[in-house]
Parts: sequence; C-alpha cells; structure tokens
Amino acid sequence: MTAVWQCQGVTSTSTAGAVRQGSLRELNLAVVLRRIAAADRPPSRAELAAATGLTRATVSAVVDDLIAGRLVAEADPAPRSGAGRPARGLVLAADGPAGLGLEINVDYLAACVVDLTGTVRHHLVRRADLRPVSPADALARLAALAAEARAAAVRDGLTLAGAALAVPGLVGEGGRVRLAPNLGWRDVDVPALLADRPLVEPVAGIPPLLVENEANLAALGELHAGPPGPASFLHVSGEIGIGAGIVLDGALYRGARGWSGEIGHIPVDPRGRPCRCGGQGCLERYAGQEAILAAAGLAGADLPADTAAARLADLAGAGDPATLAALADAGTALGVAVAGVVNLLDLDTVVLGGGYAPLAPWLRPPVVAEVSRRVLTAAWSPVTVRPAALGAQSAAVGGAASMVRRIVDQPVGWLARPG
Amino acid sequence: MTAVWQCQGVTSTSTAGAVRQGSLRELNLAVVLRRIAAADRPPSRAELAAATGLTRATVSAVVDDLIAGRLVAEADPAPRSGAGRPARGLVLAADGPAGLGLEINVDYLAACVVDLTGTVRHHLVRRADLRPVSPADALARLAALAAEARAAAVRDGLTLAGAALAVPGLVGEGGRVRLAPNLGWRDVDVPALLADRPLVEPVAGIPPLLVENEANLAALGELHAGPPGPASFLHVSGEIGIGAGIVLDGALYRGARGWSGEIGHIPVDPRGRPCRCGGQGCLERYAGQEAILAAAGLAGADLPADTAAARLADLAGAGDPATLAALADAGTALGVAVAGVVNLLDLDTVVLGGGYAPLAPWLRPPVVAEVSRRVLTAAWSPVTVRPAALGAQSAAVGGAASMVRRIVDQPVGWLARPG
DNA sequence: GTCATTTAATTCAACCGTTGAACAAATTGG
DNA sequence: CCAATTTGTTCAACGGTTGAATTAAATGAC
Repeated sequence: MTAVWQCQGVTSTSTAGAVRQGSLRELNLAVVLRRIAAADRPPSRAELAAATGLTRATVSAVVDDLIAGRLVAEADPAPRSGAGRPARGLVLAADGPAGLGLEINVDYLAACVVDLTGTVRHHLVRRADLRPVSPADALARLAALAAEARAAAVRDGLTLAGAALAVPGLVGEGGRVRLAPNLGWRDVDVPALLADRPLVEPVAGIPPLLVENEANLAALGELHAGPPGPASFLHVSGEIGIGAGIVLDGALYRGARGWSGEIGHIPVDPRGRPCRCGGQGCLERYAGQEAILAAAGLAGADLPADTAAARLADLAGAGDPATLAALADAGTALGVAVAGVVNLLDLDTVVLGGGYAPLAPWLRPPVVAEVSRRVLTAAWSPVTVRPAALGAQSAAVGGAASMVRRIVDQPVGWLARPG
Repeated sequence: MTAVWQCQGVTSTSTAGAVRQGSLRELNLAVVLRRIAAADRPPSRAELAAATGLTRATVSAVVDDLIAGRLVAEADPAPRSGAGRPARGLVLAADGPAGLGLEINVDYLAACVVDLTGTVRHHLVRRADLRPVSPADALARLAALAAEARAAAVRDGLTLAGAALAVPGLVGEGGRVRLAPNLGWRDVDVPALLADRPLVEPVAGIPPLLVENEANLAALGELHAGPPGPASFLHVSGEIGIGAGIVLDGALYRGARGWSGEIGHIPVDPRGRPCRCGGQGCLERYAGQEAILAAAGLAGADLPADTAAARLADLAGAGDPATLAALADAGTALGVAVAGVVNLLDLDTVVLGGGYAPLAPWLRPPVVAEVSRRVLTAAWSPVTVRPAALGAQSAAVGGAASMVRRIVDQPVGWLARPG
C-alpha cells in the first residue's frame, strides 16, 4: 500500500528493490535505528545484535555511524547484577534532526516541532479567521509562524529536516490542494506558493514539504503516539464533513489518488436527506457538525469548527436535552457507518478525533452500541472505541512525527549531510 | 499490511529486516526473477541490469543461478537490426515449480495446477453435495482429487511447491476454519485433518498448505490475471452472504484477524429488514442470493449457489419481469454499499465475481448508476465496474497463482532444494 | 569476403561490508 | 586477588558486487 511518505515530493532514485553493495550498510543503519526507536528501554549493542541477527562487530560499526551522525546517543550504563561488563544503553538523540508540523485550518494556524524521540519541543498556534484570506496570504502567514518555530528549534540545537502541512481538504499529486471547501480553496499549488520560503534544511530522501489531508495526519499522530508495531485503526473526525484516517498495519492508507477516508458519504439512510455530493442519506447529513448543531437548535450560529465542538460539549455537559438528543442521534448514525467499516476492514479500534474528540463522552455510547450490535465478530473480539490520545492540533503533531519517522526509516540521507 | 502469504503457516526465520551478507544474493535473485515475471516481453541480461541498477556481471551471475534452478529459461535471441551481439531473452520456466489451488464449496470440489508463467495446466472439478458430508470426509475426497492433479503435474515435469485451499467462510489462525455456515462447518482444523496426506513437495519458506477465504483467493486470482503493478480493487461475490476481497496496492488486505471483506453487513437501510448478524438493513438482506431469489419468486427452491446464479441468469435473459426487477433492486442496494466503500478506500475498480459474475449484465447498470451518483470523485475519475476476468472456480486459480507468486518473490527456498 | 562498429555477455582483480573468532575491558562474587 | 562472565572492539577472511577489460556475435559498409 502507498504509505504517506511516498505520496508526493522527492522520489528516491530507487533501483527497483535491488540490493547493491552500498545498500547493505544503508539498510542496516535503518534496521538498527528502528530497533532503538522501538525499544521500551535503551538497548545495548549486544542486545541489538541478538535482536537483528547481525554480529556484534557489525552492530558496533553501525552504531558508531549513528552516534557520529547525531541520531543516537549513549546512555550511562545501568548497574548490573552478576558478573560481566556493564552494557551501554543507546537512545535516540534529542538534539539531532526534528520534524516541523504545520496546519492551516478555518480559524487557526499551527506550527510544531517534534524531535527524534517523539517529544513535542515547540507548539505555536495563531488564531485567525482564514476564510476571507487568499491562499497566498494564508501561506505567507504560515511561513512566518514556521520561521518562528524554526528559530526556536535552532536555539535548542535541533535541525529541522522535513515539514508536513495539514490542510482540511483533498490533496492531489505534488501537494496541490484540489479542494478545501471550508477554506474556500480550489486547486491551490501550495509547494509553489511556498517555494521561495525554505522552511527546513535540505536532506536527501526527505521531501522539504509534504502536504496532506488533516484527517490523515491526525491518524498518523495517533499511530506514532501509540505503542510500536503494526496497528490498524480508523480515526474519525467530524467537522462540516466527516473524514477518516485509515491506518492499516502500521501505515496510513491513502488510496489510489490520495482521497481515501471519505466516510461522510457512506449512506446511513438511502432515502434520507439530500447531500451535497449528489447522493442522499449520507452520514455527514446526520453526524456532521452542521447536522448536530441544527438538531441542537444552533443552526446558523456560524461558529468556527472547534468553537462549535466546544460549545456543543458545554451544552451537553450542562445537560441540555436538545444537545444530548442531537449527539445521541449523531452517535447512532456514526455507529451504523463505523460498524460497516469495521466489518469491511476487520479493524479492532476506532478513534474519535478532530471535532469528535471533545464530544467523545456523548458520542461513544451510541457508537459502541451500534458496533456491538452490527459487527459480526464483536462478541468474540470487542472493538475499542476511544477518544484521540493527542489533543488539539493533532494533525500538526502527526505531520511532524511522520517527518521524523522518515529519518528513522531512512537515515542515510541525514548521515550524508556535511558537518 | 499483512499480505495473504503472511497470515499463517511457516514463518520465515526473519532477522527483523537486517541485511546479512547472504541476504544480498537472496534479495537480488528475487528482484531479477520478479522483473522477468513482470516483463511484457523476454528481457535480456543487459536490460535487467539497466532496470535494476545492478551491474551486468551481477545480473549474469544471478541469472546463472536462476537457470540452474529451473526457474528461468533462455529464449532464442530475437533478430536484431543494426550491429551488435543479439540478446538472449529470458522467460519464466514452464517446467519448474507450480502451485496447487484447491477449493471446497457447497456443491463441488476443485483442484487446479498453475505454473510459474501463470498458465492453468490442469483444472479438475468434481460435483458433489458436500453439506451432509463431515469435514473429515470432504477433506479426504479433496485430497484424492489433489493427488490426481499432482500426478498430472508430475507427468508434465512440474513440481508442486505449495497448495492453497479456498473455503466459503472465516479462516483464523493456523488455517482453522472458524465458521463456514454454508458447509455447516465450525472450528475445523483443516491442516490437522490433511496432515497425513502431503499434497505438495516441501519447499523452505513456502507453507505446505494455506487455507483462505474464497473471496480473498478469488480477488488474488483477479489480481494475478491483471497487468503487473500495484492494483487496487474491490472484488465482490454474492452467495447467501456477500463477501469482498479487498486488494490494496497489489496485495490482499486481510485485516487484523483475517476477517476483512464483510461487505454484506454494511447497512443500506438502518431501519430495514432484520439480519442474522443482529443488525438490520444489511446489504445481504437486499442483494444476497436468498434475497434475490425471494424477490424473483424463487424462495425455497433450495438451489446450490452457482446453480441458483445460473437459473437467475437464464430467467433474466428470458426477460422475466420479476427476476429483472429483483436484480435491479439488488444492484441498487449493492451500488449504495459499494459507493460507500469506494469513497472510503478511494478505489477505482469494482469487480463483480463469484455468484455475481453471471449476473453482471443486470447488476452492473444500477451499480454504476449509484456509484456515479454517490462517489465524490466519480465525475473526475470514473470508477470501473466490471465482471470478473476469471471464470469458474477463480478461487482455486487465485490460490494456485498466489503460491506460485511466493516462489517468485522468495526463490531461495526453491533453489536450496536438492537436485 | 573482409573488417570496422556496435551491443551483449563473460571474466577478473579490487573493493565494501559482514563475519566468526580472538582479544580487551569492566564488572561481580567467591 | 582472581576466576568467571558479559560487553565491546579488533582482525583476517569471506561473499558478493563492482568497474573495467575481454570475448562473443551480430550488422553493414566497402
């Protein structure tokens, strides 16, 4: 399947999978680094040799390269029991490369910096209504925010090695935003508009800018925040539309053209309300934010997305009957659609993110009820429905984390840099 | 994502992705063989070197190993225009390993042999009503049929190097058939019941028997019958239940427990007809074979699956109004569900297979209508809805083809065999 | 018919990076 | 104090790729 980091930007000059002499060391650098990243406590060279099947001599040489390249650092040896030379633990370096996550949404801009260890080192948010703003202006403001984040990273001794931009819409080939209805954007060539503002240092094999749908990057954020290993889950976020990030076996599934995740147009009532897609009875007409607001008696309030969600959460928390009923109905419709997806894709986890995260306490019970009822295997193997682990702007964090992940998965580009 | 060949059986003693000295040649054998398999005309060593990035010396050595191992053969050099040494084309050997595809269904057993080139060399079908038969007896009969196919393969100079068994149900860990309602099977340990009947020659890295859901193997059959390269599509087959094989980027997607593809329980009318899954309004109640038969006035006819499909096709071909209306309604319901899946997974092809293949002329128009109406991107990027390319017993052919694919993807196991 | 030219395939010494074994370092525990 | 144990480093050897040289097999000009 096409993973997010293959969708666009710099394509590696692949030799079609052939393993050349130089590939040996390249691949083993990645294998060892990945092991260090995934370990739940700092592994030693001997442990890495046992885990990978390489000899201690080879692991020692590979680790030397990783330390020299500031991707790995040695921890103090832990006291041991029994005879034997104490082992030096190895950890990801906290002062090497970092990823830059950016987000443009209807009412805010965000920039965050995530280091190799996954730690969010800086997170800058600017409130602004971006709907009346042209794409060029919006991106200019974003670049300014990115420059602030970059300066803060440099002060920390970090080097920004890749940027990801989350947008609320469909992203096509080459990072072009085909359609972002909430921003009023259509066919915006984002990389071209940012071309004269370098955001990060150039690193071979890492695209300088990755543009991706926000639901997809939020899902990546949840993936990277979770335990290591191949996870599969559906990350659902509800704004006007309802988007899903689909993570299968530890990788984001984007689809043939990068337009996967349109859960909002799964019909939950084939003869129901007409939808803007041309169909009728689509999920977003029942569980989209506009639908919930209308059912709660808040139609026409013209609230930005996360303000609307907060408002609904406040009302629900206060026990407003109309809001509670609206959320229950929305949860039921969402549950019907989600159950179909779980049956289809054999998933065991559903994450309520984005605009749904603050509403999760009220959405979750009816979703769980429909899922338990409709998923064939639910009796044997329950499906977990949980709110997102990441908080606000999880798309920006997810984006930064996925850029950092590319360094871990393919360290030679970084190691080849001068200095 | 977990590809079909990773689901069960022998697990390779992987060194967690580390590339050892011996891995170089192993991987390059696979790369070169894959290139030869994918080429649309026999490539030369020089062309393989250009395509893979390896030197001509290396390709020559690798090809020597593949020829010696009977995986590759040289074609006569084509006449060339202009000066220069004529190139020797290379092809997959038609007298080396082959895959054995088996199928148990309600009213027949099948065994087929597919060679490295993808050619079906033998295809044996036995009609029998297997519902009153115990699993042990059914598998004994299948083993006898497999032995016939094996004898025929041996006469051709082929060596059966792996078997795949298609069953109409859910398959769990280790090839255990958890549930096959149409056969009346529950928790049948198929590999154990066949353990004392070796079906194929042992080859390192290839499980002797792979048990898989029939929809999944049929989808693999369509995948391998299509052009090389990462295809994505939904293969839908309708018997009593409705199953889907989901192929994403050239690999079958099985899901966390191997139970993906349950499209039959996507609700198309959430307040509609009660379903045996506990939900209501599920697709199979509208487009499953029983539903179509009932709507056509054939309820209770107690026909086997493919006979029922043939009967419906006959009636529709004769213009029977009730049958035509039933198929139109079923097509509409199927279209609603399929449109949701296409939106969710961003697919561009839907294949009507299994019991739907003979009914495709009548099911396709309403499916196309709903898909065109409900898929967001249909105006820009039309979705292809087509009948399955493979004919009868596509699951057996798909199974055999996927075993052969494993040899191509990992030839060292075969090459290490004595002789 | 001969030979220059061109392209494919093979051979070869050199190199890269892994390898198994030997050795050095750093402890614990008797 | 020293044997035993475990980790980390060093080393000559090896497997397999490599770039260049050589051989093979044609075409086409003369």
